[in-house]
Amino acid sequence: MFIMMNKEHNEHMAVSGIPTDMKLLDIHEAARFLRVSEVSVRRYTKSGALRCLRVGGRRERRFEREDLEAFVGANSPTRALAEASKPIGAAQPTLGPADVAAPEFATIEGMPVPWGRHLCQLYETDRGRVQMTVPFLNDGLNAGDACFLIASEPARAHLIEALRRVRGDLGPDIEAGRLRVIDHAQNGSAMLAALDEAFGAAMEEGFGKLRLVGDMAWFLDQGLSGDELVNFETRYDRQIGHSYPIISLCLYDARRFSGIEILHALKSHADTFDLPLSRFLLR
Amino acid sequence: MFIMMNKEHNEHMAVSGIPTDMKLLDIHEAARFLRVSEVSVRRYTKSGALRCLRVGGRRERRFEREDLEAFVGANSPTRALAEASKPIGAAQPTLGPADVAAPEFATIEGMPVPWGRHLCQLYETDRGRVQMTVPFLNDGLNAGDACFLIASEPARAHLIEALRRVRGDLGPDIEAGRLRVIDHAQNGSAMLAALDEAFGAAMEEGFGKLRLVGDMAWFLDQGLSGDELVNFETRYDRQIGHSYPIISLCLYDARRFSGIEILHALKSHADTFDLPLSRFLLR
DNA sequence: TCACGAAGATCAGCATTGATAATCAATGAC
DNA sequence: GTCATTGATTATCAATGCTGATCTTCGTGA
Repeated sequence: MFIMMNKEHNEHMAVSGIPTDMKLLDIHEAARFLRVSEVSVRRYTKSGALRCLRVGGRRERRFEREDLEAFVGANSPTRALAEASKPIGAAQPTLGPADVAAPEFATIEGMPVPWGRHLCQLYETDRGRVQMTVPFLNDGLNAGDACFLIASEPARAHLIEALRRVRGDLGPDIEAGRLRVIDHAQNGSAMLAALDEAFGAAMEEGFGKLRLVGDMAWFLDQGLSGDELVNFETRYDRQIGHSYPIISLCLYDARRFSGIEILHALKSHADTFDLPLSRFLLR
Repeated sequence: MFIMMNKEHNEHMAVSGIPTDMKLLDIHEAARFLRVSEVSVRRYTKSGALRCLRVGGRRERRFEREDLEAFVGANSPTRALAEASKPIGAAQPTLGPADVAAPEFATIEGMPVPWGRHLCQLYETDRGRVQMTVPFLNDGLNAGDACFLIASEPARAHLIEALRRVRGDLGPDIEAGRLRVIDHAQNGSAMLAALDEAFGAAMEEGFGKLRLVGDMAWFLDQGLSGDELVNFETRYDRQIGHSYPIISLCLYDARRFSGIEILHALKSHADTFDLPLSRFLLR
């Protein structure tokens, strides 16, 4: 009683001009916002469906309003990028992110990987670039998944050639829409939109599972900055990577990225840490 | 005086040299920002987990927004290897006396970490350098462990100053041999020998537990190559890091190392992957 | 209709947190 | 200069949130 009064008191008091825009909600307030139990809120964050921050030695959950609103709207994947009017007042009866309902696994080098994961892989030689990705794509093509590939030039030819070598002629796969090479866009936003579009189209064509391999050096080849790359990955992680039945594998050539960029790459692919990370650090 | 010193790296400087965006929050505002009580804010600062400035003869706490934002961590599983550290074999029957003493843990940001681990931590701002290490060393000094520090110059003074700020005068710790600043050697082999010597000496003096914090930029400052660094870390991992009751925390400033070097740093600290890695990727 | 997954409720152990009190010294208003 | 207020420090104690577990209910789809 006293506590609540304490918390809701003076929220809008712009004391001394300090921007109070960063309003964090605790788990109780978040649960009330979503009209679910606190237990469910914990489940959402644990599964990665709902983003949350942590504070203190007890690692209590803190939520930003923006994330809660995004979670409510996460029901319509194809419109994941539309950030127009979102009715936040009346909660929709069935809220449930797509990845919560994906009970199947793909296999990457023997590791079971659930769908809806956004992973990164670091490598430092050309061989490392294809070592994990080619089997991953080959498995997907065999399983009838829609497989997407993004890469700029030396890497693109290298990946395609390596895939062709284990699979033979790729013509049938391409014609059937199982293998799609996506041209990299001019900037991150355009690429996000293109991916959202491509994934939505594949789903409508009846593909139940998607796979993406992206060699992120295309970003550098477009002359884009590291900041823009972080921005792209963060938005992909929040808006797309967990909203489709897709496994996204982002490749980082450690020879081409700086230490800071590698650090940012790791931080924006937290899903990878649920798996044995050492398997994703290739030669 | 604290204030001026701390703002030397701020980009947004007005002509006067005083940063324009320097909005200090008092403890009440900081507590409201984090959605915790003022008592907790005081606890955070006392442990060194949250940086604060002091003003006036009453040493009132003042906070920078950036410090508060850095304190709010990302979501990540909190389970640490309480279970994973157990021997893989079946249930142990009766244990010998040596085994009874074994099951002890240190605590790093709430994570239980067994002794004998060789961990790495990546950071990209000066703030990140001290965020995890200062509480780690402070805990060790409080517990009576022997704490070793290796760093070359800008980092060394920064770490010592940050530790002094939460702990007060370090003279007693140094005189009692609890805190030892080790001069970096000319090359990796000499450093390995020096560390082996220093650890053995501390053990003979009766210290039961050791802690090491090393900012690996000293390697670069010695003009040594990345290959030599890998070699050093690999040998440390094999020969020393697991042979003493020590927790070794190696810091990598992502601003100073290349992508390949960061990749190698990760690969040579596989112990880190047993813990929630995202907690070791700091800002 | 049955099976399945999600949601909700509950239990336990545990460490942190929040509230409160007492003391002390600096601050700010008069 | 006085004097009430504020914040620091230390301490105690109850409440809260986290983790993991089990169990039941509910709605949907096979």
